[in-house]
Amino acid sequence: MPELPEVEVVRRGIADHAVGRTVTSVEVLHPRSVRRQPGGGTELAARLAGRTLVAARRRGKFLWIDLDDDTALLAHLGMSGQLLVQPGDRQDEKHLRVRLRFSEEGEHADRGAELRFVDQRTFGGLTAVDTVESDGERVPVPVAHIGRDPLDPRFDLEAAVGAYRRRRTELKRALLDQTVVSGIGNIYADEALWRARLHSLRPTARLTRPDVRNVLGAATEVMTEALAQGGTSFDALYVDVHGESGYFERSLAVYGREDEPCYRCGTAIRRSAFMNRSSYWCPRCQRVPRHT
DNA sequence: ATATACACCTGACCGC
DNA sequence: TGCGGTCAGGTGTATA
Repeated sequence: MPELPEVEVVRRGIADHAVGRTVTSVEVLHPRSVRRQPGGGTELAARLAGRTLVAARRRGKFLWIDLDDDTALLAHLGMSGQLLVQPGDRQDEKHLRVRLRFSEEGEHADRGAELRFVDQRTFGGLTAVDTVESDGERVPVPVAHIGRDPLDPRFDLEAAVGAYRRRRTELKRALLDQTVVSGIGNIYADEALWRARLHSLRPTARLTRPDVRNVLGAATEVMTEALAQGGTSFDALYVDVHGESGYFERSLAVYGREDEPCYRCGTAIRRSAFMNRSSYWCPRCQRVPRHT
């Protein structure tokens, strides 16, 4: 599942239904889902066996589970990944890629449940990794280059504003760059740009500080609202750990609304090609910059 | 250091 | 029915 709100929904599910459990076995059904693991599935299993899941954490779209030996199980959902907590006797999903089973000693509400990584397109994956101190916090090594996201209590808005204005790129490209501010993907970038009335092609270097504050504030706002509704789901691909969809799709103002009226001015929403995908925007509220 | 192009996958949908 | 093309919420790597 893609952007920050959807990943946070999953993180909470892991925290509620998997943390505290001890891994007894790891079954890898598709090697591509563990391609980032040196040593592959064998090494993943070796690093997880006997480990207890200590905490579920997230930065942007990266999700990880701290283990009791200062390492972590890192998950990225890519375009189509799901982490599900399922009863062990539930039939395997068509795109089940990795299964974790747990010890049944002690008392817990999810007795018999297993953690399943399901991923149709296999852009996502699981990796057992070491952690590193980064900016006063221990994070998985592959997450060290990812910027804090706007829902992080230690997110520094003014630093992000400065970093954006120092970039020589276009605004939407900057929003999608996970190294400065993380968590924003194609949907919430378009929604934030519409709320801030800024065009995706505006050169970041020529934006005012208030412009950048506005668009980052809008991104924070729209992702917070989406999270409160369980995230955005167009279909059964983006679900929580129990396979349930969120409801934010009905709140999207521009994404997926080509030719439909802008909720502010009634002008037909446009769709343009952008980085092998699409941008949705209101041609009246979001003026195209003259020079691009 | 920074910006772009492309690669990596499966499945749904559309026009022919 | 089938075929080819297009599109989908992302990131890593190679190249300029």
